[in-house]
Amino acid sequence: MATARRERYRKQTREEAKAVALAQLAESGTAGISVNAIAKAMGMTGPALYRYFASRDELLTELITDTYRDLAETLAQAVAGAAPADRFRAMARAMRDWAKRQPDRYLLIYGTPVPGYHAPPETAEIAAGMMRTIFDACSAVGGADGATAHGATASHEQQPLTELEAELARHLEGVGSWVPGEEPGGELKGRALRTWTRLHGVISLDVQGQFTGMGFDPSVLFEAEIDALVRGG
Amino acid sequence: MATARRERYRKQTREEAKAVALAQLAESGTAGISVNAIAKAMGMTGPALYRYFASRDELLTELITDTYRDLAETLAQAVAGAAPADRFRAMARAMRDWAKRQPDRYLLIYGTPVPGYHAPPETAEIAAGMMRTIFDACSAVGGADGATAHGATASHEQQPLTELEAELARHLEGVGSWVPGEEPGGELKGRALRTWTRLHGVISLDVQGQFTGMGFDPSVLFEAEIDALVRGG
DNA sequence: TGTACATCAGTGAACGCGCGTTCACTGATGTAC
DNA sequence: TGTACATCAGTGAACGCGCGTTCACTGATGTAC
Repeated sequence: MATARRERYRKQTREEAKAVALAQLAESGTAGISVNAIAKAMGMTGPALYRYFASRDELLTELITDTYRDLAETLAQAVAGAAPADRFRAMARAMRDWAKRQPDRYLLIYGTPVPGYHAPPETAEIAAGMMRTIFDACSAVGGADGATAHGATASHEQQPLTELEAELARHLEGVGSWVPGEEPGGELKGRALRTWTRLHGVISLDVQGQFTGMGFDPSVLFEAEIDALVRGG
Repeated sequence: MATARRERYRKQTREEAKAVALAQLAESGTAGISVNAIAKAMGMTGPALYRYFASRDELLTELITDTYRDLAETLAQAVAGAAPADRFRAMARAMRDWAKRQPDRYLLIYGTPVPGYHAPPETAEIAAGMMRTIFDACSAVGGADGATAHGATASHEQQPLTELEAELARHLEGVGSWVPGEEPGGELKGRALRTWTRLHGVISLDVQGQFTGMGFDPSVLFEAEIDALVRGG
């Protein structure tokens, strides 16, 4: 069927439009993403784009869900491709590398929320999938996943929870589940939460350029934070 | 001199304009801050505002520097008003409280940067002042500032640096100074950096609403992070 | 392989809108004598 | 206290601009017989 070719062109055009939109995002922020400007950059007129996207909002939504999916898959692959003992580090580094490669996309999903924009329910599912990956990475720490064969990782033994970490764990025990399927315990939830917020802390400030002029290498800080998470859990 | 009254009205009008601008920021983001709309909300026409601000950009700049100064002062007061042993906690809590009270202002200075906007040099000075405050808070941890009289803080002893924390400290030793006056050592710089990124990690995700639907109380996480910072340094 | 019809992509004109900013002008408020 | 002048606040019209979106229309590409 020749209709397949038309379909393919359609998909290509949509992808090109989104690529141009990302370039605009990088240059002028979310507010700078303009249907007319995208069309012009693609060599067509504004209204033509309405054959591909129902509205500017739909385009934006797709940009966001695409980005979410991309990051989630990147993390999942990093975890899947590493030996259990290395999973946590692999996940953390994959997150930072991804963010540094495309800072604007990172800020699109983890930066200041677009005013008045409400994420589609699909986003929640992807976010849950990513949480699952973080859980996997956290529970692999210390070779708990059967990687104790390493032996040399003795110096990476996890320390017992502090009083306040235990309190957080108890608190998290009571809240609902963050992922489909079997529910992780409060201790694991706490570790995942700390992981998320600490990695985000370094990554977001870095990506926003807040470290500019301070003269240090953010990756040294990042590695220290990974190490602290591995030890402290 | 009656001219003082005119001056006072002038200042009042400027402040009112900035207040309205902040309301717009909260509602529609940075891009939603509009000279004409501000004027209308104040009961005057657009061009009238040009008697008070040279341009939209100047207004925005003032919004940002005001916010920076406000936060910096809040932290400084929290530190100054607390006993040495409590300084760190006081500073951290003051930061979070301030951010939760005015989330949009927090994101104005620590969120996605306004595209194409370059902060005035003044901002760097204020940021340096805030760094100084963080240094003060960090160096007061463990009662090193002469507060060992407490005694009961024995359980809060700081642990020795881990290998990677020490590496970070060495790395930071070599970079330039972040504050005017006497230069803090690499260890203190490292502690300040970890403090900044970890607090920001929790605060920013919270303020952006990323914890919505997870059903836990962010302040429990925040307290645990404070505790971890106090212990680990 | 050729013809008749349906589907789709893209154009160009037009809509109402709000934006930042300028300009000449009117009144009110201040200052100097 | 009164008058002449300067300073300032605010108005209203106008500028060019780009935005998202609709609509009727033209050609090209596909499908069915």
